Amino acid sequence: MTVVRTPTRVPSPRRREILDAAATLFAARGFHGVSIEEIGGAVGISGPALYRHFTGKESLLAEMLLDISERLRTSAVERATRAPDGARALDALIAGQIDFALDHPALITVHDRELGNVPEPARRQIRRLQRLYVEEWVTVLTELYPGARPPVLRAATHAVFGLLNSTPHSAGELPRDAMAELLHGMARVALASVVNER
Amino acid sequence: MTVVRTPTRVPSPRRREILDAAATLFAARGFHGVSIEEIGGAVGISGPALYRHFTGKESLLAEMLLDISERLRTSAVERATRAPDGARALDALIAGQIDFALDHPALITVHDRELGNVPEPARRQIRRLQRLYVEEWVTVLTELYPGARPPVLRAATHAVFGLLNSTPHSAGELPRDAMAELLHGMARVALASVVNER
DNA sequence: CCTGGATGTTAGTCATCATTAACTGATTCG
DNA sequence: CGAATCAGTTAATGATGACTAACATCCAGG
Repeated sequence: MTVVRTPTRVPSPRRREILDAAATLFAARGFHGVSIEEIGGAVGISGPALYRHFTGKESLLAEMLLDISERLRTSAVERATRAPDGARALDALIAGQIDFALDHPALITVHDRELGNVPEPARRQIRRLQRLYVEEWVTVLTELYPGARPPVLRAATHAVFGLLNSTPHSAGELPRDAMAELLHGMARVALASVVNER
Repeated sequence: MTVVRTPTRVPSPRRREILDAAATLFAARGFHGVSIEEIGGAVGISGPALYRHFTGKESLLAEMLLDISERLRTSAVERATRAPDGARALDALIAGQIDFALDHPALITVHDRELGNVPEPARRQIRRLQRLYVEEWVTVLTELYPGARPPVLRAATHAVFGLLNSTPHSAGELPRDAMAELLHGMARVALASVVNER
């Protein structure tokens, strides 16, 4: 009945504001732990006014995850194709993920926590984008390490995501640049090590 | 008024059963996304019967996280002290974390998702155990790489936890043993790389 | 001017849910 | 035997929360 439409391509500033506030709240207490009233309150309007911008709480979450997945993937494609060689492409992917994780910790947190709460039509689409993002990494890695088998590279990629996305857990241990460098080095050698795996 | 008591040292099989079922549910939809009724249903009893075993939903969660944190930490201490040298100690810590993550994906998921929903008296205690667990790693790493500064080692440890705990996200990509080996290798070289960090 | 859309507001409504109450059947053990 | 404790049950209760309705304001453009 309800036609599945790709999210409005005119992201009004209000929508963004709401999505940002909701992300912070969801990251702290989870989707079901946050009320519509609270989300509204976080942007100065109250409760049901949100329904002027989103058709419901779930669709708000869906749009949030969809947006994150799209940003990650398109940024990855751009960076990878711009790079002059495989090694540089990998570095660009790593740097992109690190920047995103450090700049938007709440989005990263929600992104890998709340997929289970997205209703079905949108969930499939988000998964598709996530898969494409992983495959972007696998493609670059395959060029760089032709010996490694794709399932191994996929598993290693997921592991590196876990490593890079860990920053919300170790907030403030190190200044941002030092943290970025540290993570970049760890990710690079961790990926290089899979070459030696059978 | 309610005296904070360390969790009953006689873990009745019923309690464990309930905690296990609840962990699976919490991992899938989050603490607030699961009802008492559902948790009861998952173990064949219905709803309010849970109050014969736990004083409330939150205390159930608290006990769950407390138990996980304790198991991780005591296992780490045991393994580290048993090891003949620093390198072996680190390998033992890595292997322990991998085994736990692969054997209990739901517990791992809940452990780093739901701390924000634990009420205050217990939350502090859980954090304390988590801190001790991290410090166990930092101690071993310091012995192994005397040059590195503790904040860097702490950040690197958190990153490696993210790497090792990523398995719930990449379920079934690889057979268990291959996955364990892959993660172990990645973690080892990632940690070794911090030596070169300023 | 005045009409209509965009954006809010407050006051319901209806479900769901955590928790409590009151009651029942076993099993233990004195 | 009998009393108590254990582990359940079903039926309230009281909050909370998502969503809807009805109503207000503020422009923009004809």
